[in-house]
Amino acid sequence: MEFPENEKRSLNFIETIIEEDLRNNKNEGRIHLRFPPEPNGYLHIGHAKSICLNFGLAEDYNGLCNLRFDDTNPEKEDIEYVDSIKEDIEWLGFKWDKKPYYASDYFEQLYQWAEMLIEQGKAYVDEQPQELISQQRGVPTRPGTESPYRNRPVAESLDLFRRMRAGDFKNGQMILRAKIDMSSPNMHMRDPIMYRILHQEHHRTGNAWCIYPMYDYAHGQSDYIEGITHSVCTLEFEIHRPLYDWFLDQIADGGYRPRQIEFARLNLSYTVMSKRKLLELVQKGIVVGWDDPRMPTISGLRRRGYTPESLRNFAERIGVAKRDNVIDVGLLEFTLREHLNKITDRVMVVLNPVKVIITNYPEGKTEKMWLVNNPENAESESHEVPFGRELYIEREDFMEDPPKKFFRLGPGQEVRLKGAYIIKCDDYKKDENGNVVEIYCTCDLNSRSGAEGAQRKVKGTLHWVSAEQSIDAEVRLYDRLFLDEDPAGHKETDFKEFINPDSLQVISQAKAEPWLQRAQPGDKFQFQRMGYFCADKDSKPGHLVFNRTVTLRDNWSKSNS
RNA sequence: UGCCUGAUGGUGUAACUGGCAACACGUCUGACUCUGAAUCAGAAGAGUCUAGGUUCGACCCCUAGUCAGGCAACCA
Repeated sequence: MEFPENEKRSLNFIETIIEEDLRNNKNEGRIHLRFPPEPNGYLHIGHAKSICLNFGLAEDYNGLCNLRFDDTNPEKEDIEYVDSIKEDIEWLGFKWDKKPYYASDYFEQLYQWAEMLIEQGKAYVDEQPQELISQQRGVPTRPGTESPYRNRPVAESLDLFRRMRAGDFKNGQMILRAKIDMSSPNMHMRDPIMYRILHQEHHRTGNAWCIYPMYDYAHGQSDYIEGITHSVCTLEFEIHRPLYDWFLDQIADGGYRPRQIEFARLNLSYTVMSKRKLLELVQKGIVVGWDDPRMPTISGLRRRGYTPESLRNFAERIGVAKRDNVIDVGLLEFTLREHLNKITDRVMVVLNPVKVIITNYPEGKTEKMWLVNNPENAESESHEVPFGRELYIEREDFMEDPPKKFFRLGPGQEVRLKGAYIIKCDDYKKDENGNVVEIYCTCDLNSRSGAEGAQRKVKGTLHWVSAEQSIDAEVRLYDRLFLDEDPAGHKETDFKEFINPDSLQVISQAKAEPWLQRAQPGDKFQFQRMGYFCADKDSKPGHLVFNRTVTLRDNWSKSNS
């Protein structure tokens, strides 16, 4: 362990199990986990929790973690998802052991074990229609009834099973079932299905197979093949555990044995997490794709401007337990800001510009101001920001008739321009519609940043940009996608009813300082006083596009509302 | 009416397996500030689902309840 002995750190329940196994030298002291996504969709932040857990445990205990694709259902799976999943895991900063593994690599072994079970009288081919089988399964409170094919001769089942593989039957005509207990109080033990016929091309095995193993049969055996010691999954598989163990009992030799451990999945307030709902948002065009910056997918968060560090830190802070939980999105935003604050360069961008004219500043004159890139970083360099007679400031930083605690610009009020001069508002001009179009100020020429005259206390500091030398940028202001804390939690109301109509606001002509011209897609900045922003992949030379990742904390507007 | 699991401030996670409930986010003060950010200092907020029991002592052990989630796909 990386923690010094005197520094007591509390363990979560999985770490407790692992440390106990280590003490008992279980599985010869090996620690081997796995992350087993089904390649049928994009990974979301809930998966990120699981990824951080599994790979993180492997790192902490000097073990290994496999990436294994649970690709046993070719009807839903695709190579596109395989690629995106690998990309997301690598982006999060984790390395899987050796190559990615696939359950489909074990199809032959799984098949052989299935034949073995048939020969031992522990599995049989059933040829009843689906409806009948599910009917016979019974209900949780009442035992099921046995299939008439349950005790057919071994040789018959074996022959049928081989013909299933050979393609002699249509989809649904035959299935292979484990012979366990039709009266078990656990529905999963009532002769669960091991194999079904699927005449369907598989993205990796092509047309080599027309029968595919079910999850319950494939998963534990795959764990066994790979030498997994701790098979961590979410709570809904808890009831599958007896079956996981039953299948293992058939092949384990008594020495090594993997163990399934379940934990509570992540729920986030103001967010939907189910693949089905996320897919619906994409298909109905409510968002622009799986990587829409409003999506809780890893690709969406990445495009939004989240950093892997912030996500890993988030996963660390939420902990792991077995009770249902709902994490406040605010915590996610906290870990995001925490990291972005440390790493981003500060720039000035005026989102909603209004012109300021400094009447006592010479026409045509330009000065170069220097602003520190990141005051949080002692080694940070500075960059140049042009200043001139005509500037833009944020429209909301001026009020014709400001309230007492308005530390910004208003008639007669003084304000500091970040990194430049202190100015005072003398007058302003409105258009025929009553909108302020120009603000006239005088500037204290002795107050240039760094000079003696700059030492005065001034209540407010504004960001600004040169009217002449600023560049245009498109800025996409994202807000949470849902207005309700638990959009999927209302039985009577569809989750889409809670969609925030203002989750995206596009500003086509924000005014940015020229230094930002160099921004490349993915680059992150703090727009001074406005929030953290990230250059979008739509950004091109000459047409900058920025996504608002998250606003700055804002106690002022909070206390004013 | 069955089976599995869970229950600790607003939220999440702890409490060395029995020694008078801690940490983080959030909230509220105040300081500082050329970002109403960050930073710093401080405060409020639970007596651990309920009722019994064991014990000098219970969040922790026992009993009985209550409430919540999950389980009846040829999905994973």
